[in-house]
Amino acid sequence: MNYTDSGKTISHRAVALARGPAVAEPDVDAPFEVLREAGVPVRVHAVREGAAVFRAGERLSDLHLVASGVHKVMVVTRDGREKVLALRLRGDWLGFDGIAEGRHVCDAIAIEPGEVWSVRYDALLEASVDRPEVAALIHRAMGHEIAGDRDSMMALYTLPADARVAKFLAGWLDSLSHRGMHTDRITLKLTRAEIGNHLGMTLETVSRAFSRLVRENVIRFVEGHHREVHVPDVEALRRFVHSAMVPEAATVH
Amino acid sequence: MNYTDSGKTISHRAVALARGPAVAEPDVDAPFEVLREAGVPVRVHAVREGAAVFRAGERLSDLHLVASGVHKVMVVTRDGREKVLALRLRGDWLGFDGIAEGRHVCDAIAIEPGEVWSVRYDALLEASVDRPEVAALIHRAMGHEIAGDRDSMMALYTLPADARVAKFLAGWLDSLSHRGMHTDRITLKLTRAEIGNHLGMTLETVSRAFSRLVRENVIRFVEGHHREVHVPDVEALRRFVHSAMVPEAATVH
DNA sequence: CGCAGCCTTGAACAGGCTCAATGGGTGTGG
DNA sequence: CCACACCCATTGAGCCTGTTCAAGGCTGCG
Repeated sequence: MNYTDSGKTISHRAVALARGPAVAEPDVDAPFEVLREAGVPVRVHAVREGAAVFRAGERLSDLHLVASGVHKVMVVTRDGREKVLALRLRGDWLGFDGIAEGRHVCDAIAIEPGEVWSVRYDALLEASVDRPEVAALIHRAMGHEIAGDRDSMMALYTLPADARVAKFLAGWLDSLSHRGMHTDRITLKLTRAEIGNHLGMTLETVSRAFSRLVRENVIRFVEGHHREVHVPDVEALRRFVHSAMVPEAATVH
Repeated sequence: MNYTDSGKTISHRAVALARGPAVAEPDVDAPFEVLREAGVPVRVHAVREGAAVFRAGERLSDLHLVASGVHKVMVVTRDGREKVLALRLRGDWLGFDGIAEGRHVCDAIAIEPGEVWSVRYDALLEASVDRPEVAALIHRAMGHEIAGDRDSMMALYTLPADARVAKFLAGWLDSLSHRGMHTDRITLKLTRAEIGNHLGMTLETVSRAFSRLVRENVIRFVEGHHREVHVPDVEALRRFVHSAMVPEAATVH
């Protein structure tokens, strides 16, 4: 294990207190409830910034439910290039990539201090037997990951660079609002290079895209900070994405 | 249902005969065995070319195990553009995309006459309870889809056009050999436009990529047919992909 | 035979990449 | 407190890959 502190099994009452922010849509918290009610043994781990929850090549022993923080899922190729595949927040699972082969194929790294609930995969399978809601939970989470990857993929090589960045922001806003967090001012946890890597473009292009979004009054940066984004009108942002999606279909009657 | 003929539940002994080609690696046939041995009720459907196994928006009732034929999984956007997300062959599952929301988000279309084993999703969940191997089967299949999408995604916006086409071919060859089919001469089931769509490029670029691969003696077309590809040396093909993957890392000592 | 799809090839264009210079913010040490 | 270094971000100029537009060829089918 490569967490900061050794996880120990603690009472579910206690971990229930170790929650994230106050207001959130029910389905974000649902997995926590299900695990608690089903009495599945959970170990809570704090993960410090930059630490790995797991790394490619390690045997899959646990699945991890993100309780707080932001985690990036990435692969690194033999020649050292990295690729950020996804960002995961509270309520998302980490580790499904390892189920097929019994071994992880990605790294999961915290990009801010966070906390995960780790559940032994075999314990989860066992619990699934007499707790259908646990089985359903995992299925839905995996299905979600499959369907989600779909349209992020779709977006990625359909949209031009500017719109791709805009969509990234819009998606981030969705994630936050879905978890009951403020969406007017957001703090990017990633450098331009990392964003670019995630979106399949260079850091310069990301920078230019941001500049363009500012010029078009779709976003604004907080005075002097390149990471503090203010989005006055989420709809405007979304419109920006859509306008780029259908280059001239709009002019066709 | 939008198959050609109405599916009817038949004995497992009978469907066992309705197999695909002769020799195949064990894990391709494994899911069929597991379903049969667990006594999960299966309906076998013939799917004619161009027919849909399911379409986006339909309620998820069944998962479908491909017994034969090639199926494309695609999404179509509101404005009518399509995107081919994946191709599925014998042993692959169709329908996981619908688990999260209970509704399919993709279309699954046969691109050649084929056959699927349809299993009610709830029956599968039920069977999972006292048949852990069924649960494991589904988990592994979903995990596989998650991990697989990962690196197809990775490849897609990392590689230049030529290499992308080469990788597509190599992947296709792998799929075939993995299922015990001949790999020296393959028949593309897709038009240049569809391949391009799948790989995120235009049909002209696909065509040029093929021409280049021919010029470099990595592949050859059967006299007068643009769809019959002869691959004399699979390793050469793979080398072509890798050489493009690491543009100058090879020259760095 | 003639038409319709599909494929190939060429030429001009464009979006994003590379290379390169500049600037601001932060942190460290004098 | 200032100076310097380092990292990150911005911006510009030129290039290159893949797109777009356009013309033609091949195959199969009515």
